[in-house]
Amino acid sequence: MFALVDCNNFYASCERVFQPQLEGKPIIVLSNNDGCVIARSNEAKELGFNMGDPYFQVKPDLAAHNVNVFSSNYALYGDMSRRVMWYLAQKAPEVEIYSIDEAFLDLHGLEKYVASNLDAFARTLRADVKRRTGIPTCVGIATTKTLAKLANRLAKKRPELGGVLHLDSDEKRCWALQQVEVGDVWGIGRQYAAKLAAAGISTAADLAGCSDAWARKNLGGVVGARLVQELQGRVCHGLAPSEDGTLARKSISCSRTFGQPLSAFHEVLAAVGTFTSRAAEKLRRQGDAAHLMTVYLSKSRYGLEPPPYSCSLVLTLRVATSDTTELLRVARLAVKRLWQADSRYTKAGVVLDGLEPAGQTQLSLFEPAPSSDKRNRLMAELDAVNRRFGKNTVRLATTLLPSGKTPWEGKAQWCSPAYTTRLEGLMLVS
DNA sequence: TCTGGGGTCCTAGGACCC
DNA sequence: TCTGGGGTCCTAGGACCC
Repeated sequence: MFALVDCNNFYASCERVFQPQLEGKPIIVLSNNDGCVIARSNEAKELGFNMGDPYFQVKPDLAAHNVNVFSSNYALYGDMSRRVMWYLAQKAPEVEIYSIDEAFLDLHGLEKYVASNLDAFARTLRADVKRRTGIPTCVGIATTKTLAKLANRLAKKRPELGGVLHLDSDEKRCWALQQVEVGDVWGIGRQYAAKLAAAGISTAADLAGCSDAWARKNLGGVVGARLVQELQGRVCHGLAPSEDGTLARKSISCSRTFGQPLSAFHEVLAAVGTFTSRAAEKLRRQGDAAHLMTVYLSKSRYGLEPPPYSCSLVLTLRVATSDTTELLRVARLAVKRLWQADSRYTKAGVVLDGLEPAGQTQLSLFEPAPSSDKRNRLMAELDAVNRRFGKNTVRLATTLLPSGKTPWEGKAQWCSPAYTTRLEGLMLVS
């Protein structure tokens, strides 16, 4: 048995924990640059606001409906997520943190202790997470991850279920499949939904009735075949936990839409340098080194200019590295080669790929290692200082402008305090 | 004026090798 | 007219997720 625990409207719920007067009121959370809507409370959903709505377009409507607007506060959401996940890890033998607000629990073996009463287990879990963190959740339980997802969805949509749905019989499974539209099944996106509609398949139950061959042909090969099998109750996806519940990433990226279009080489270079530093930090935290680095520069796709909107360059590092200075050297080369004068760049990004554990790097026979032990110690010190005194306390010159400005950073006009991770953000009670 | 930032997996097709 | 076959590796691109 798998359980999927999913936080309800997670970002909005995080804001509510510290501003309980917002309970029952509409909330939306904006993307990095206050660019578009990325999260909504139920009340905001009912008012018709959608994911991805550009803020500048819906601003008047938001004001008209007294919607509470927040810039995204990842320091807060990340910390609240850690608290929820830590608690779940105490309650189940194995946990896979699937995203910032969802986790799969492996309940195999647990059945013995809680007998057939996984329902009660789930209800207690929900109540405890709420009491300890303030975050509301829903729980779906079933024999496969895909069915657990589906059960979770129904638990969320049907208040009469009390936030928990356990598909503990074939009748219940069939009933649940009939309640869910095919486009709402985990793994069915817009393209596939359209294809399925054209084939007369409208519910999850219809999809579960498809043949293996048909699914394989029309839904991306083996991926589609597995999806259908999971709906039928045949397990194709196990839990993918790691020691601390976090997954080791196979690629690491850092990208941002700029606060304003940039046309000066040194400004874009400083932005790419900043993103490179961030990505390298993440890479070292994971204990890996990278063989491949992709750098891309993008222009607005909403203006008058024709495509392509983005150009990218993949660079191979002869020796895998996690050394910021080495990666910055390569990033600078990439920006130089990609650069087109008179362009208005609106976004840039860095992707590190081809990861391998640091230290196991195969040194080529005739090349001296560019990252000496000394360099590695320097990076470790850098990370330690920044962990202790805050991000960017120490940084490399390539990531700075002489003016001290950071024009690539967007506005975050409506950001709540970092209540749980910064002293200044602590609430005062008087 | 203003439109997110991460990730995953799979397939097809070309280059290359024997 | 008539063009080997099988394997591996790599990359680009497409679909999906939150």
